[in-house]
Amino acid sequence: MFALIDGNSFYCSCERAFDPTLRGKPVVVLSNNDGCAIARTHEAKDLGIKMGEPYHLARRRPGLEHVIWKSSNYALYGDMSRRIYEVLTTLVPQVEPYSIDEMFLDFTGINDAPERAAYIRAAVLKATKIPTCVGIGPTKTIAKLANAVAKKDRAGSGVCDLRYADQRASAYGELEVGAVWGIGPASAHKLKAVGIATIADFVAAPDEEIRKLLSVVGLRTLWELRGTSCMSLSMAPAPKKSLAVTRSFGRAIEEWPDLEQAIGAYATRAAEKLRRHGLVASAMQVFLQTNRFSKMDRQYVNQGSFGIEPTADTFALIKTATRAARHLWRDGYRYAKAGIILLDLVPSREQPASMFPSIDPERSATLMRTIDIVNQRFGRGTLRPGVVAMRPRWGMRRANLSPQYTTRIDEVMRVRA
DNA sequence: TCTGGGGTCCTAGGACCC
DNA sequence: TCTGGGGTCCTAGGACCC
Repeated sequence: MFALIDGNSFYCSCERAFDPTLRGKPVVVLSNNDGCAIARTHEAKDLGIKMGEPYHLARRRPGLEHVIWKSSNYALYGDMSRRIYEVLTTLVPQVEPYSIDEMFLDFTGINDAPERAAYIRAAVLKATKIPTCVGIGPTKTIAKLANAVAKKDRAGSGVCDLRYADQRASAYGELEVGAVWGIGPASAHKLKAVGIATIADFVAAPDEEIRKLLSVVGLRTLWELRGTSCMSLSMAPAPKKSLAVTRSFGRAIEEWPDLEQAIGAYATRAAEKLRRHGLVASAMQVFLQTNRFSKMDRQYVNQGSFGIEPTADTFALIKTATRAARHLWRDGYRYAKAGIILLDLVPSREQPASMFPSIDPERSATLMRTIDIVNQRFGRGTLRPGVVAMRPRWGMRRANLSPQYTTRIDEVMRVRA
Protein backbone atom coordinates (compact mmCIF):
# COMPACT_ATOMS: atom_id res chain seq x y z
CA MET A 1 0.00 0.00 0.00
CA PHE A 2 1.28 3.45 -0.94
CA ALA A 3 0.56 7.04 -0.11
CA LEU A 4 1.67 10.05 -2.07
CA ILE A 5 2.03 13.32 -0.23
CA ASP A 6 2.67 16.55 -2.06
CA GLY A 7 2.90 20.20 -1.17
CA ASN A 8 0.04 22.41 -2.32
CA SER A 9 1.32 25.11 -4.71
CA PHE A 10 4.65 24.12 -3.27
CA TYR A 11 6.89 27.02 -4.30
CA CYS A 12 4.22 29.52 -3.32
CA SER A 13 3.69 27.79 0.01
CA CYS A 14 7.43 27.99 0.68
CA GLU A 15 7.34 31.73 0.04
CA ARG A 16 4.35 32.03 2.35
CA ALA A 17 6.06 30.03 5.08
CA PHE A 18 8.65 32.78 5.28
CA ASP A 19 6.37 35.72 4.59
CA PRO A 20 3.02 35.37 6.33
CA THR A 21 1.74 38.57 4.70
CA LEU A 22 1.38 36.51 1.51
CA ARG A 23 -1.36 34.38 3.07
CA GLY A 24 -4.74 34.62 1.42
CA LYS A 25 -3.31 36.57 -1.50
CA PRO A 26 -2.77 35.52 -5.10
CA VAL A 27 0.92 34.61 -5.38
CA VAL A 28 2.78 33.39 -8.45
CA VAL A 29 6.35 32.11 -8.55
CA LEU A 30 8.18 32.69 -11.82
CA SER A 31 10.72 30.62 -13.70
CA ASN A 32 14.32 31.64 -14.34
CA ASN A 33 14.69 35.11 -15.85
CA ASP A 34 11.13 35.69 -14.60
CA GLY A 35 10.02 34.06 -17.82
CA CYS A 36 6.74 32.42 -16.96
CA ALA A 37 4.51 31.23 -14.12
CA ILE A 38 5.57 27.92 -12.59
CA ALA A 39 3.61 27.91 -9.33
CA ARG A 40 0.31 29.57 -8.41
CA THR A 41 -1.70 29.73 -5.25
CA HIS A 42 -5.35 28.85 -5.70
CA GLU A 43 -6.19 32.55 -5.45
CA ALA A 44 -3.95 33.10 -8.48
CA LYS A 45 -5.47 30.14 -10.31
CA ASP A 46 -8.92 31.61 -9.70
CA LEU A 47 -7.80 34.76 -11.47
CA GLY A 48 -7.19 32.69 -14.57
CA ILE A 49 -3.40 32.63 -14.46
CA LYS A 50 -2.27 29.53 -16.29
CA MET A 51 0.71 27.29 -15.69
CA GLY A 52 3.55 28.38 -17.93
CA GLU A 53 1.91 31.66 -18.81
CA PRO A 54 4.48 34.28 -19.87
CA TYR A 55 4.99 36.89 -17.20
CA HIS A 56 5.46 39.72 -19.64
CA LEU A 57 1.93 39.20 -20.96
CA ALA A 58 0.17 38.29 -17.73
CA ARG A 59 1.50 41.17 -15.65
CA ARG A 60 -0.38 43.68 -17.74
CA ARG A 61 -3.66 41.85 -17.91
CA PRO A 62 -6.53 43.71 -16.28
CA GLY A 63 -7.66 42.17 -13.04
CA LEU A 64 -4.20 40.98 -12.07
CA GLU A 65 -3.02 44.23 -10.45
CA HIS A 66 -2.90 42.72 -6.98
CA VAL A 67 -1.09 39.54 -7.87
CA ILE A 68 2.25 39.12 -6.11
CA TRP A 69 4.90 37.87 -8.52
CA LYS A 70 7.96 36.25 -6.99
CA SER A 71 11.22 35.24 -8.62
CA SER A 72 12.03 31.63 -7.81
CA ASN A 73 14.38 30.68 -5.00
CA TYR A 74 15.36 27.06 -5.49
CA ALA A 75 17.70 26.95 -2.53
CA LEU A 76 14.75 27.74 -0.29
CA TYR A 77 12.48 25.17 -1.92
CA GLY A 78 15.13 22.48 -1.73
CA ASP A 79 15.64 23.19 1.94
CA MET A 80 11.90 23.04 2.66
CA SER A 81 11.73 19.76 0.78
CA ARG A 82 14.44 18.31 2.99
CA ARG A 83 12.62 19.41 6.10
CA ILE A 84 9.42 17.72 4.97
CA TYR A 85 11.39 14.58 4.20
CA GLU A 86 12.86 14.57 7.67
CA VAL A 87 9.46 14.90 9.31
CA LEU A 88 8.09 12.06 7.20
CA THR A 89 10.95 9.69 8.02
CA THR A 90 9.94 9.91 11.67
CA LEU A 91 6.36 8.90 10.86
CA VAL A 92 6.57 6.09 8.29
CA PRO A 93 9.08 3.26 7.76
CA GLN A 94 9.99 4.24 4.22
CA VAL A 95 9.93 7.48 2.25
CA GLU A 96 10.81 7.83 -1.40
CA PRO A 97 11.29 11.40 -2.59
CA TYR A 98 9.84 11.60 -6.08
CA SER A 99 10.23 15.26 -6.87
CA ILE A 100 10.99 18.38 -4.91
CA ASP A 101 7.42 18.49 -3.60
CA GLU A 102 6.23 14.87 -3.75
CA MET A 103 7.12 11.82 -1.72
CA PHE A 104 5.83 8.29 -1.82
CA LEU A 105 5.25 6.69 1.57
CA ASP A 106 5.16 3.06 2.54
CA PHE A 107 1.66 2.47 3.94
CA THR A 108 1.90 -1.29 4.10
CA GLY A 109 -0.06 -2.80 6.95
CA ILE A 110 -1.72 0.44 8.01
CA ASN A 111 -5.43 -0.18 8.54
CA ASP A 112 -6.48 3.33 9.45
CA ALA A 113 -4.72 4.79 6.42
CA PRO A 114 -6.90 7.91 6.00
CA GLU A 115 -6.58 8.82 9.67
CA ARG A 116 -2.86 8.25 9.52
CA ALA A 117 -2.62 10.41 6.41
CA ALA A 118 -4.50 13.20 8.18
CA TYR A 119 -2.10 12.96 11.07
CA ILE A 120 0.90 13.16 8.76
CA ARG A 121 -0.50 16.21 6.98
CA ALA A 122 -0.97 17.96 10.31
CA ALA A 123 2.54 17.10 11.44
CA VAL A 124 4.09 18.42 8.23
CA LEU A 125 2.01 21.59 8.43
CA LYS A 126 3.03 22.17 12.01
CA ALA A 127 6.73 21.59 11.38
CA THR A 128 7.12 23.38 8.06
CA LYS A 129 3.97 25.49 7.49
CA ILE A 130 3.50 23.72 4.17
CA PRO A 131 -0.04 22.52 3.44
CA THR A 132 -0.20 19.16 1.69
CA CYS A 133 -2.55 16.60 0.16
CA VAL A 134 -2.29 12.83 0.46
CA GLY A 135 -3.53 10.11 -1.88
CA ILE A 136 -3.71 6.47 -0.82
CA GLY A 137 -3.79 3.41 -3.05
CA PRO A 138 -2.52 -0.12 -3.57
CA THR A 139 -0.15 1.03 -6.34
CA LYS A 140 1.89 4.13 -6.95
CA THR A 141 -0.22 5.11 -9.94
CA ILE A 142 -3.43 4.88 -7.91
CA ALA A 143 -1.89 6.80 -5.01
CA LYS A 144 -0.85 9.49 -7.46
CA LEU A 145 -4.34 9.64 -8.89
CA ALA A 146 -5.86 9.76 -5.42
CA ASN A 147 -3.57 12.63 -4.62
CA ALA A 148 -4.84 14.51 -7.67
CA VAL A 149 -8.43 13.89 -6.56
CA ALA A 150 -7.64 15.15 -3.06
CA LYS A 151 -6.06 18.28 -4.49
CA LYS A 152 -9.01 19.06 -6.73
CA ASP A 153 -11.47 18.96 -3.85
CA ARG A 154 -10.40 22.21 -2.28
CA ALA A 155 -12.97 22.10 0.50
CA GLY A 156 -12.21 18.46 1.22
CA SER A 157 -10.07 16.88 3.90
CA GLY A 158 -6.90 16.86 1.81
CA VAL A 159 -6.88 13.07 1.88
CA CYS A 160 -8.28 10.74 -0.78
CA ASP A 161 -8.51 7.02 -0.21
CA LEU A 162 -8.63 4.73 -3.26
CA ARG A 163 -7.59 1.52 -1.55
CA TYR A 164 -10.69 -0.39 -2.54
CA ALA A 165 -12.10 -1.34 -5.92
CA ASP A 166 -15.52 0.19 -5.25
CA GLN A 167 -13.92 3.52 -4.34
CA ARG A 168 -11.95 3.41 -7.56
CA ALA A 169 -14.88 2.38 -9.73
CA SER A 170 -16.76 5.61 -9.06
CA ALA A 171 -13.65 7.77 -9.47
CA TYR A 172 -12.55 6.06 -12.68
CA GLY A 173 -15.88 6.69 -14.37
CA GLU A 174 -15.62 10.43 -13.84
CA LEU A 175 -11.98 11.01 -14.66
CA GLU A 176 -10.47 11.41 -18.09
CA VAL A 177 -7.71 9.00 -18.94
CA GLY A 178 -5.35 11.94 -19.47
CA ALA A 179 -5.46 12.56 -15.72
CA VAL A 180 -3.46 9.40 -15.12
CA TRP A 181 0.22 9.60 -14.23
CA GLY A 182 2.04 8.43 -17.34
CA ILE A 183 -0.72 9.20 -19.83
CA GLY A 184 0.28 12.46 -21.48
CA PRO A 185 -1.48 14.40 -24.22
CA ALA A 186 -0.16 12.22 -27.05
CA SER A 187 -1.29 8.99 -25.43
CA ALA A 188 -4.64 10.45 -24.39
CA HIS A 189 -5.20 11.48 -27.98
CA LYS A 190 -4.40 8.02 -29.29
CA LEU A 191 -6.74 6.45 -26.75
CA LYS A 192 -9.54 8.81 -27.57
CA ALA A 193 -9.24 7.85 -31.21
CA VAL A 194 -10.15 4.26 -30.32
CA GLY A 195 -12.97 5.31 -28.02
CA ILE A 196 -11.15 5.24 -24.69
CA ALA A 197 -12.01 8.47 -22.92
CA THR A 198 -12.30 7.77 -19.21
CA ILE A 199 -10.11 5.78 -16.86
CA ALA A 200 -12.99 3.30 -16.63
CA ASP A 201 -12.76 2.78 -20.41
CA PHE A 202 -9.01 2.35 -20.08
CA VAL A 203 -9.01 -0.32 -17.38
CA ALA A 204 -11.65 -2.24 -19.33
CA ALA A 205 -9.52 -2.32 -22.47
CA PRO A 206 -7.68 -5.50 -23.50
CA ASP A 207 -3.97 -5.66 -22.62
CA GLU A 208 -2.94 -6.33 -26.19
CA GLU A 209 -4.63 -3.26 -27.55
CA ILE A 210 -2.97 -1.01 -24.98
CA ARG A 211 0.38 -2.61 -25.53
CA LYS A 212 0.14 -2.00 -29.25
CA LEU A 213 -0.95 1.59 -28.72
CA LEU A 214 1.25 2.66 -25.82
CA SER A 215 4.00 0.03 -25.54
CA VAL A 216 4.97 -1.66 -22.31
CA VAL A 217 4.93 1.65 -20.49
CA GLY A 218 1.22 2.04 -21.11
CA LEU A 219 0.61 -1.57 -20.22
CA ARG A 220 2.32 -1.09 -16.89
CA THR A 221 0.14 1.92 -16.18
CA LEU A 222 -2.93 -0.12 -17.06
CA TRP A 223 -2.01 -2.87 -14.62
CA GLU A 224 -1.22 -0.38 -11.92
CA LEU A 225 -4.65 1.18 -12.33
CA ARG A 226 -6.25 -2.24 -11.98
CA GLY A 227 -4.48 -2.61 -8.66
CA THR A 228 -1.49 -4.75 -9.62
CA SER A 229 1.62 -3.04 -8.37
CA CYS A 230 4.38 -2.81 -10.97
CA MET A 231 6.47 -0.13 -9.32
CA SER A 232 8.07 -0.56 -5.96
CA LEU A 233 9.26 1.94 -3.42
CA SER A 234 12.95 2.62 -3.66
CA MET A 235 14.80 4.35 -0.89
CA ALA A 236 18.07 5.00 -2.64
CA PRO A 237 17.76 7.49 -5.46
CA ALA A 238 18.76 6.12 -8.85
CA PRO A 239 22.21 7.25 -9.95
CA LYS A 240 22.17 10.23 -12.26
CA LYS A 241 22.60 9.42 -15.93
CA SER A 242 22.77 12.87 -17.38
CA LEU A 243 23.19 16.41 -16.25
CA ALA A 244 22.18 19.55 -18.10
CA VAL A 245 22.77 23.25 -18.03
CA THR A 246 20.44 25.07 -20.41
CA ARG A 247 19.17 28.61 -20.44
CA SER A 248 17.09 30.91 -22.52
CA PHE A 249 18.96 34.11 -23.17
CA GLY A 250 17.55 37.31 -21.73
CA ARG A 251 17.93 38.84 -25.17
CA ALA A 252 18.42 37.21 -28.52
CA ILE A 253 22.05 36.51 -29.41
CA GLU A 254 23.18 37.35 -32.91
CA GLU A 255 26.94 37.48 -32.61
CA TRP A 256 29.22 34.51 -32.09
CA PRO A 257 31.30 36.06 -29.25
CA ASP A 258 28.15 36.43 -27.16
CA LEU A 259 27.30 32.80 -27.59
CA GLU A 260 30.89 31.78 -26.96
CA GLN A 261 30.70 33.54 -23.64
CA ALA A 262 27.38 31.91 -22.73
CA ILE A 263 28.60 28.44 -23.63
CA GLY A 264 31.71 28.99 -21.59
CA ALA A 265 29.59 29.86 -18.58
CA TYR A 266 27.34 26.82 -19.10
CA ALA A 267 30.33 24.51 -19.37
CA THR A 268 31.77 25.94 -16.18
CA ARG A 269 28.48 25.40 -14.41
CA ALA A 270 28.21 21.86 -15.79
CA ALA A 271 31.71 21.08 -14.54
CA GLU A 272 30.78 22.40 -11.11
CA LYS A 273 27.70 20.18 -10.99
CA LEU A 274 29.77 17.23 -12.12
CA ARG A 275 32.26 17.72 -9.31
CA ARG A 276 29.58 18.33 -6.72
CA HIS A 277 27.97 15.00 -7.59
CA GLY A 278 31.32 13.25 -7.73
CA LEU A 279 30.82 12.17 -11.33
CA VAL A 280 32.69 12.06 -14.58
CA ALA A 281 31.12 12.26 -18.03
CA SER A 282 32.18 10.56 -21.21
CA ALA A 283 29.82 12.21 -23.67
CA MET A 284 28.55 15.69 -24.26
CA GLN A 285 25.65 17.17 -26.15
CA VAL A 286 25.47 20.83 -27.16
CA PHE A 287 22.40 22.47 -28.65
CA LEU A 288 21.38 25.79 -30.04
CA GLN A 289 18.00 27.17 -31.06
CA THR A 290 16.20 30.27 -32.17
CA ASN A 291 13.10 31.65 -30.49
CA ARG A 292 10.45 29.10 -31.35
CA PHE A 293 7.64 31.43 -30.30
CA SER A 294 8.62 34.10 -32.77
CA LYS A 295 6.54 34.22 -35.92
CA MET A 296 8.95 36.67 -37.55
CA ASP A 297 12.29 34.96 -37.03
CA ARG A 298 13.68 32.32 -39.32
CA GLN A 299 13.95 29.15 -37.29
CA TYR A 300 17.04 27.06 -36.77
CA VAL A 301 17.69 24.35 -34.26
CA ASN A 302 20.59 21.99 -34.10
CA GLN A 303 22.52 19.83 -31.74
CA GLY A 304 25.58 17.69 -31.69
CA SER A 305 26.62 14.89 -29.40
CA PHE A 306 30.04 13.37 -29.12
CA GLY A 307 32.32 11.47 -26.81
CA ILE A 308 34.64 13.33 -24.48
CA GLU A 309 37.50 12.13 -22.36
CA PRO A 310 36.25 11.44 -18.86
CA THR A 311 39.37 13.02 -17.46
CA ALA A 312 38.51 16.36 -19.01
CA ASP A 313 38.91 19.27 -16.63
CA THR A 314 36.80 22.41 -16.63
CA PHE A 315 39.01 24.09 -19.16
CA ALA A 316 38.82 21.14 -21.53
CA LEU A 317 35.04 21.02 -21.16
CA ILE A 318 34.79 24.70 -22.05
CA LYS A 319 37.06 24.23 -25.03
CA THR A 320 35.16 21.22 -26.32
CA ALA A 321 31.75 22.77 -25.78
CA THR A 322 32.81 25.97 -27.47
CA ARG A 323 34.21 24.12 -30.44
CA ALA A 324 31.00 22.15 -30.78
CA ALA A 325 28.89 25.30 -30.53
CA ARG A 326 31.03 26.95 -33.19
CA HIS A 327 30.20 24.10 -35.55
CA LEU A 328 26.51 24.45 -34.82
CA TRP A 329 26.54 28.22 -35.21
CA ARG A 330 25.09 29.75 -38.35
CA ASP A 331 25.24 33.45 -39.01
CA GLY A 332 22.06 35.38 -39.54
CA TYR A 333 19.85 33.82 -36.91
CA ARG A 334 18.60 35.25 -33.67
CA TYR A 335 19.48 32.64 -31.06
CA ALA A 336 17.25 32.39 -28.00
CA LYS A 337 18.47 29.37 -26.15
CA ALA A 338 21.42 27.04 -25.79
CA GLY A 339 22.57 24.31 -23.49
CA ILE A 340 25.03 21.62 -22.60
CA ILE A 341 24.11 18.13 -21.52
CA LEU A 342 26.67 15.76 -20.04
CA LEU A 343 25.92 12.08 -20.60
CA ASP A 344 27.23 8.65 -19.67
CA LEU A 345 27.92 9.70 -16.11
CA VAL A 346 29.81 7.42 -13.74
CA PRO A 347 31.06 8.01 -10.21
CA SER A 348 34.51 9.53 -10.35
CA ARG A 349 35.96 7.02 -7.88
CA GLU A 350 35.21 4.28 -10.34
CA GLN A 351 37.25 5.86 -13.05
CA PRO A 352 36.59 3.70 -16.06
CA ALA A 353 39.42 1.22 -16.41
CA SER A 354 39.56 1.74 -20.13
CA MET A 355 40.22 4.82 -22.17
CA PHE A 356 36.86 4.18 -23.77
CA PRO A 357 34.35 4.40 -20.97
CA SER A 358 31.26 4.28 -23.11
CA ILE A 359 32.42 1.10 -24.76
CA ASP A 360 32.63 -2.17 -22.90
CA PRO A 361 36.07 -3.20 -21.64
CA GLU A 362 36.48 -6.00 -24.16
CA ARG A 363 35.83 -3.74 -27.09
CA SER A 364 38.13 -1.10 -25.76
CA ALA A 365 40.85 -3.69 -25.33
CA THR A 366 40.37 -4.54 -28.99
CA LEU A 367 40.65 -0.89 -29.87
CA MET A 368 43.84 -0.59 -27.85
CA ARG A 369 45.28 -3.54 -29.72
CA THR A 370 44.28 -1.94 -32.99
CA ILE A 371 46.04 1.23 -32.02
CA ASP A 372 49.17 -0.71 -31.15
CA ILE A 373 49.18 -2.56 -34.43
CA VAL A 374 48.58 0.57 -36.49
CA ASN A 375 51.26 2.43 -34.62
CA GLN A 376 53.80 -0.35 -35.03
CA ARG A 377 53.14 -0.33 -38.70
CA PHE A 378 52.87 3.36 -39.43
CA GLY A 379 54.92 4.81 -36.65
CA ARG A 380 54.23 5.93 -33.15
CA GLY A 381 51.59 8.52 -32.74
CA THR A 382 49.69 7.68 -35.90
CA LEU A 383 46.77 6.86 -33.66
CA ARG A 384 46.44 8.07 -30.13
CA PRO A 385 43.88 6.73 -27.65
CA GLY A 386 42.54 10.23 -27.11
CA VAL A 387 41.91 10.63 -30.79
CA VAL A 388 39.96 7.44 -30.96
CA ALA A 389 38.05 8.28 -27.81
CA MET A 390 37.21 11.63 -29.35
CA ARG A 391 35.90 9.94 -32.45
CA PRO A 392 33.15 12.33 -33.44
CA ARG A 393 29.71 10.91 -33.16
CA TRP A 394 27.87 13.80 -34.66
CA GLY A 395 24.28 13.30 -35.39
CA MET A 396 21.63 15.66 -36.55
CA ARG A 397 18.39 15.96 -34.84
CA ARG A 398 15.44 18.21 -34.84
CA ALA A 399 14.62 18.74 -31.23
CA ASN A 400 11.04 18.56 -30.01
CA LEU A 401 9.66 21.28 -32.20
CA SER A 402 6.47 21.51 -34.19
CA PRO A 403 6.95 20.90 -37.89
CA GLN A 404 6.38 24.55 -38.66
CA TYR A 405 9.55 25.41 -36.80
CA THR A 406 11.85 22.77 -38.11
CA THR A 407 14.60 23.76 -40.40
CA ARG A 408 15.75 21.54 -43.17
CA ILE A 409 19.07 20.18 -42.20
CA ASP A 410 21.11 18.72 -45.01
CA GLU A 411 24.60 18.82 -43.71
CA VAL A 412 26.30 16.35 -41.49
CA MET A 413 28.93 18.00 -39.45
CA ARG A 414 32.15 16.61 -38.19
CA VAL A 415 34.47 17.73 -35.50
CA ARG A 416 38.03 16.95 -36.36
CA ALA A 417 39.70 15.40 -33.40
C1' DT B 1 11.70 43.32 -25.66
C1' DC B 2 10.22 39.69 -22.54
C1' DT B 3 7.69 32.50 -23.39
C1' DG B 4 11.67 27.40 -17.60
C1' DG B 5 15.11 24.04 -16.65
C1' DG B 6 15.72 20.13 -15.67
C1' DG B 7 15.26 14.71 -15.99
C1' DT B 8 13.83 9.37 -17.50
C1' DC B 9 12.42 5.51 -20.38
C1' DC B 10 11.17 3.03 -24.71
C1' DT B 11 11.44 1.86 -29.62
C1' DA B 12 12.80 1.79 -34.42
C1' DG B 13 16.25 1.29 -37.44
C1' DG B 14 21.02 1.35 -39.03
C1' DA B 15 25.76 -0.38 -38.46
C1' DC B 16 28.34 -4.07 -37.68
C1' DC B 17 29.66 -8.82 -36.68
C1' DC B 18 29.55 -13.83 -37.34
C1' DT C 1 19.69 -10.25 -61.18
C1' DC C 2 19.65 -12.67 -57.24
C1' DT C 3 20.93 -11.15 -52.30
C1' DG C 4 20.75 -15.48 -45.10
C1' DG C 5 19.62 -14.82 -40.50
C1' DG C 6 20.53 -13.79 -35.92
C1' DG C 7 22.58 -10.99 -32.46
C1' DT C 8 24.34 -6.64 -30.31
C1' DC C 9 25.31 -1.89 -29.98
C1' DC C 10 24.35 2.80 -30.94
C1' DT C 11 21.68 6.90 -32.19
C1' DA C 12 17.62 9.51 -33.08
C1' DG C 13 13.35 10.60 -31.80
C1' DG C 14 9.12 10.42 -29.24
C1' DA C 15 6.78 10.43 -25.04
C1' DC C 16 6.44 11.13 -20.32
C1' DC C 17 7.42 13.44 -15.64
C1' DC C 18 8.32 17.52 -12.26
